[in-house]
Amino acid sequence: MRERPTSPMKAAVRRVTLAVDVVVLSPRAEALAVLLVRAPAGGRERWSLPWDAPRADEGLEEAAARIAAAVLGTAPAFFEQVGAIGDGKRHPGDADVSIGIVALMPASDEPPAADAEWFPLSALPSLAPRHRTIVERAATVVRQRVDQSPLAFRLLPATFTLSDLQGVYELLLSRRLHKASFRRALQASYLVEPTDEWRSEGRGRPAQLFRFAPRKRRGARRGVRFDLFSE
Amino acid sequence: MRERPTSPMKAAVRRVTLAVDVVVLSPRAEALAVLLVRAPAGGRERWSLPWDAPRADEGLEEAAARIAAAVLGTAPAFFEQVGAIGDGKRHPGDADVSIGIVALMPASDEPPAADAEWFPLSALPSLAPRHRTIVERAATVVRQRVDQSPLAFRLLPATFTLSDLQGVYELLLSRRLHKASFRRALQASYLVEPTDEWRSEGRGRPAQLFRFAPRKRRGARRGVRFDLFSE
DNA sequence: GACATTAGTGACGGATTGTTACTAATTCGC
DNA sequence: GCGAATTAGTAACAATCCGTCACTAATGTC
Repeated sequence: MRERPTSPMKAAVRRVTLAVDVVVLSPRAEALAVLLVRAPAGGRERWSLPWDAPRADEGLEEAAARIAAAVLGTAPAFFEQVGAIGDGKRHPGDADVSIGIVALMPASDEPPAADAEWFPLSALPSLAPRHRTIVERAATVVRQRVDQSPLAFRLLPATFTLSDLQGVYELLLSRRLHKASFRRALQASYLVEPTDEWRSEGRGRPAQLFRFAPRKRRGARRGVRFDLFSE
Repeated sequence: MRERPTSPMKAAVRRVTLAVDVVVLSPRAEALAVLLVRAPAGGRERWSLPWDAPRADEGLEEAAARIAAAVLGTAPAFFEQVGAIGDGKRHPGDADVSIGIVALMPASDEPPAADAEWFPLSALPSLAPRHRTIVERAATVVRQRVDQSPLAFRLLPATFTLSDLQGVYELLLSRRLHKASFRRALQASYLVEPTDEWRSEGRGRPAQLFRFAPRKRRGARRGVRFDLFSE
């Protein structure tokens, strides 16, 4: 019989340097874009994610909100952790451990701070390895959760057309969706309600504006779906 | 026009104490159970999650494997982060920030270390507030991902009956499933393959043993499902 | 050998969903 | 003014999916 360990919890504290690295995502010119800041001269890369160490009496999401607000002027409304990284990957501030946090916000015409810029996810500049990993994880997390929580609505303003909404889903899922199916599923979900406003977008028929207003669903629990596995 | 900030990244390092807190889950007597260790006398609680500070050249999952192995003798095969907590909640070692990591393992007859014990999730003893939060998050994460990744198979031995598998899903989802539907969906997913062994469990007809052997699926992508939102 | 118990499958009917094809309301070009 | 182009929105058909019921199969118990 194998030896069983005894008294295993001799836990010791160790002080490490910690960073909160923020991935702000927003639709920008028909693509999902991430907010980067110009890195100080002397570093190996010219751009980095906004980041900072959390302050003493501040939660991690709180720190992320502060960090994002420093670049954007206002904080995004939605934050979610995408994972902690503590392996050897290089971080711009040489933090031992990074907490990656993704923030979602609607497209905006407001420009970010002078030394910040939006980059499409598909055309990122060179980033520190840890930042590249965090961006990839953020994109993966958002894409995986998009049909388990109303993430997509965080990328839209308070009112939007159904075509806008479908466009965001197509961005997130990287594939085209069928209009009729999309709307039928949306209808059945009681997630949105129409406003009495319409938007004319130049050519074509004006579209009705909707708002996100989820009603309680009847608990029609479905069976197990084995076909949703990611890999 | 609002003032735009300039040069926002004046990031400063700060040293904090960090803990990796591990939630080992395993089916145990018809319920999902978590592994707890007896806390040293003098603390406010008598039990805690296994935890430690990560070592210098060790990734976070690696630390979790080491911590779990110290209690179990061998490390579970599957680990996944469930989130970092850095707010004021009390931690047994007073760590500033905790990384919560969930580990899954099959039911085992091997007893854990002398000062460790399995507790059903529904009957936990008093835990430090941060540990209680981490256990709740772990359970939530596992239950939410169960139909996006083959988590359930991590709670079973290498070969298992389809009734075993259905039982694990029922544990994770906290509801009964219909046998015929479950098997039809499983069949269509090409996730398991039959072995030529059968297991007789006392009464009733013997059951064929299967193993987890996912084949690549034809990419029949479905539309958006709005009815899977968690809350 | 009747019965209880667990495993496994076939098949019906209703619900869901992919698709096509249509109608509606606007701008643009002439 | 008026048709073409463009975008919004819907109806309806067909195929598939899925919940359910009903059955057969193989074992142990009495």
